Amino acid sequence: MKLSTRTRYGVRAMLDLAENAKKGPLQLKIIAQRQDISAKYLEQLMAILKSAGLVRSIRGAKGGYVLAKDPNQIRLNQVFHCLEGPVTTAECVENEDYCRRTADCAVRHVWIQVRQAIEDVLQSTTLQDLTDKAKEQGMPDYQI
Amino acid sequence: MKLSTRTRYGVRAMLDLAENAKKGPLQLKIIAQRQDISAKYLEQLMAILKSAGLVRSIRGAKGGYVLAKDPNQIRLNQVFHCLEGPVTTAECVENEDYCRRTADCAVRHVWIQVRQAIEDVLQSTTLQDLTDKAKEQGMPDYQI
DNA sequence: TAATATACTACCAATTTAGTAGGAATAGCC
DNA sequence: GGCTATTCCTACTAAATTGGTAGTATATTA
Repeated sequence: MKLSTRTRYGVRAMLDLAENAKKGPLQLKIIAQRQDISAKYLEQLMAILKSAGLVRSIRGAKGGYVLAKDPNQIRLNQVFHCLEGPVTTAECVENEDYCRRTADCAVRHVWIQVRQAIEDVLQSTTLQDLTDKAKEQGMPDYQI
Repeated sequence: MKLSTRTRYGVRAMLDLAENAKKGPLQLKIIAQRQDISAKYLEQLMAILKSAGLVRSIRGAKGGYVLAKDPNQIRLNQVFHCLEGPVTTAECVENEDYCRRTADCAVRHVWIQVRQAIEDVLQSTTLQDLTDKAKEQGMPDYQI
């Protein structure tokens, strides 16, 4: 059970944007450099984040990306879901009809618990929480 | 973020063994049939479970598999780990040296929380818990 | 119009997943 | 001993996923 780089890179990019939320559009190239992510790959991730309504883009010279909402309005589960997809511990968790046993399957119940535990953590954390924490620990902006 | 069939099949096989813990060796073919798993594939999974010390095998006619320990001594995290591998939400969670920021990285902290949440659920559930639950709900043995 | 950005489409190599295939070794039973 | 049932072992493979790269089109500013 592993997180994809999509999600990890995406969260870091979002956090970089959150740090710079008040400084106007931030260019992809800058984020890519600071976060050690291939610019071309990050481009794809930004497209996903954009279509999920989490960032807005400004094209052309002096363009870049900005968060679509306040950092305290963006929860990690949103970022996670659009990049990583749903937390599907098992097919039967998403789809009740997948198996005839779903109604009272003991194993399914565990997978549901696992999913819920993950969601709880992600849902309870906003980008703001993370930038606050970073500041508190005196990290320079680029070290997110 | 998805569970592999390895893990899902493996847990079901283990639970089937737990249900039949007192009836002597259970043959792979029977488990495969009852659980709708390719026998040849399950064979590989049982090899993993065996080398992890979770099941024992008896070769030859009338052979089969039995749990290596009491159902209440086998926790799901053990089964999970040997089949799914460690819960590596991010490389830096396992390996402190992976990134220069690990010491106080806010993102890393979230991934650690996620991992812990998963482990807590799995660690708190034994095979016995699951078979009890199944019985409580009056499921026939084969419907695990 | 030149420079700077994002947007879009297509492609690709490596890895992982979820199996299949075939036979060797072992044990019980007649 | 010989037959049968069963696990054990090794190798192969098709499909999907991952983590990119490449090239071009489009928009914006100066």
